[in-house]
Amino acid sequence: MSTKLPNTKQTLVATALQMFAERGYDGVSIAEIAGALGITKQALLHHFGSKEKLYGQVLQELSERFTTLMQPHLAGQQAPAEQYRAIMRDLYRHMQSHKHDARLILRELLDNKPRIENKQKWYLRPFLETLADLMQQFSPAGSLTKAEAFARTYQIVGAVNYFAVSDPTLKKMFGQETYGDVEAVFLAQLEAWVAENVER
Amino acid sequence: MSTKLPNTKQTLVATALQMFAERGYDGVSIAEIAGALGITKQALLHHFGSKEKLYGQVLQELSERFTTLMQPHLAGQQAPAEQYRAIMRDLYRHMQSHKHDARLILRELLDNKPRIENKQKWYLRPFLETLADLMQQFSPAGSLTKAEAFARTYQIVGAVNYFAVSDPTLKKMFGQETYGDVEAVFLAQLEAWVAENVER
DNA sequence: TCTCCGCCTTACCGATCGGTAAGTATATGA
DNA sequence: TCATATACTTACCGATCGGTAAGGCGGAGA
Repeated sequence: MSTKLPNTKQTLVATALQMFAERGYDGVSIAEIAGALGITKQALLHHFGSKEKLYGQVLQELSERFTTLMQPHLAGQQAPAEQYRAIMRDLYRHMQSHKHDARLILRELLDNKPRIENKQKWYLRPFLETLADLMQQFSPAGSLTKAEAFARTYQIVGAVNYFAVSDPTLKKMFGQETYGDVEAVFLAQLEAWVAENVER
Repeated sequence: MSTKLPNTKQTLVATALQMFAERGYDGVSIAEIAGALGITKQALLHHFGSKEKLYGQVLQELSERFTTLMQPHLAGQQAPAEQYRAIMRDLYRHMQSHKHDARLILRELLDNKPRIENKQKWYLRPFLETLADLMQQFSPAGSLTKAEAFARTYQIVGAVNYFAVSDPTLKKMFGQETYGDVEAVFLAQLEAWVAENVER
């Protein structure tokens, strides 16, 4: 039946993700999240056990989004360089249309002190390592250590996130014109960056 | 007299800055800040009136640090291109030795929604605009609009901050070696970026 | 028909939040 | 000598925090 809105677990997590991204873990109460979902705080706690666990699910969801984003390109028959380029293009588009994801990533970079100890569980690690492996494949044999490939990828992904998050500040502070210029400069730089590693 | 530690207003603000940078505005209570300073919450409130006003003082302090950082270079007799290069070098060194400043800047980028309306008061605006003006001066006449110069500067400064903030995550996640590689890649990119605008 | 289970409710809990009120100790200046 | 201002103190406040306890309720299976 479910004549009312489904409110699947997926919906709950997605809404929580947006709110955590917008105002941070400590800036949002579980009562507010529940309110936005039209349920009570206790109903939300019933599903997830605690605020920490809900946040864990949110990070899990975030991680899966990037795995999903990569998947079709990795499964395809393109050359590694083309796969890398296509994934970066998709990542840029994703971050532009899902700016909450970029915000949450930067927040985690700032707030992950308590979670950072579980080295294996860092939600972005598989994504970044897959990309770094790709880069190593298409770079001239032996010219890049894995760490160097990781470093370059890390920097590019960081720039994409940083730019996506800057949007409201730039727009409100300087108007659409300056934002357009920053976007142009950023896109040129992004292309140059990828090209620099891909074409040689 | 003052046999005990001075605890000047400057000290109070500097300590608050570090704590806000570390855990965010909502993540720190004024009682905790006061505790770290060895005074009571009410004594802290006595000096600043409210948590919001204390945070305002922190942003003010942050802004002044960058004005101070620029000042000697702007007052000197170097060519604009050299001034720009020197300020960026100083900025990098400052962010590496005051990572709390970088953290707070990125936090503000995420959390400034409530404060963003006061366009004139954005704490980083004077710093970025001065740098953008410098860049326009040394670029070939008419080749860069003010907005374009601002965009490039904004991106470089953002990368410096992003890198400074990444430090604990990279070190704990991948060890000193990968961090060293990221640092090398980042520094090369930073130099290339500045050179790209300065030498032509 | 009875029982159980997932889902949600109301009613609470102690702790902590930012902030106020009122009084005290000390130093300063008239 | 007295008034004033600064720098605190203790004692509170109502609101909200995350979380617990216990029970209602509808549907599915035995």
